[in-house]
Amino acid sequence: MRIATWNVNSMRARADRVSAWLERSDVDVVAVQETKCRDDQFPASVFTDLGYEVAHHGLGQWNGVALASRVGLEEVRTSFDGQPGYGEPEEAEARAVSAVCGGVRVWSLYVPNGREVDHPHYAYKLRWLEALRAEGAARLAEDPRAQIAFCGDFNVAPQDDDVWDMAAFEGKTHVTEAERQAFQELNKAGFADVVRPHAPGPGVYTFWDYQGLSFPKKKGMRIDFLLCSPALADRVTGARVDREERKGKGASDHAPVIAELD
DNA sequence: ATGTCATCTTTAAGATGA
Repeated sequence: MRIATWNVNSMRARADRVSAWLERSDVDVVAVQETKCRDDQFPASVFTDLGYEVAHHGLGQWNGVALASRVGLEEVRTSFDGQPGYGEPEEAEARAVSAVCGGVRVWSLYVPNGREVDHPHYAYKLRWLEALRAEGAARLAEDPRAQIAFCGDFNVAPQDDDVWDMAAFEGKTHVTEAERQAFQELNKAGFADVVRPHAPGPGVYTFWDYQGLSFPKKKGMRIDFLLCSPALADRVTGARVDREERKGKGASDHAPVIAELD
């Protein structure tokens, strides 16, 4: 089974590229983030025309997540237990969708960006990551051999090698101790980054800002992950970042990340 | 040296978020 995660930065603007990528990538399951549309605007045919079932959760112009599978898509959920909301009053956002695909509970997750460390969005981000850890821990407490994949844009660079220059991130989000701690707590709960062992850094990134020619200058960040429960991580035989997809006109600012399972 | 993109809206160029 081949499983991928990709922040497409607008499904409507990226429809043709997503379709072309699916055709050449031969993935069985893909978790998509930042679809940036409501359910009624979502171009489901991009997936269904190629034989995938697809679930989308979008509430407006921001966020939006989808999950496409050609190995089954059952028991769809559009949030996890205790998933925090945002704003005043607090409202749920479209940042999670999941289903059981080929016996694996796969999540497509778009972790809040955090904006600035003194912004309420940053505290929201930390709450969100902690709630995700609790969800994962609860499922593994029920069944330690559960096959669960937390796939998505985590908006955290867990190690210094995951950004092109730590000095450029002084005082910025994505690299703070609290964010890295929250990510590490997910790891400690049993959810391992299954890509890093097959694509070690430095210099392996999944995101390059559109601004300032970041991609040609190799100024990227590794912030997109496939975090797998122990029983699922055991099945991984290979993984890679498809940085080719970041090239050319009309690319998303994120590259797809792909893992191979037996 | 600088350098983006997508979406929405007062439907033009600006504001916003990333």
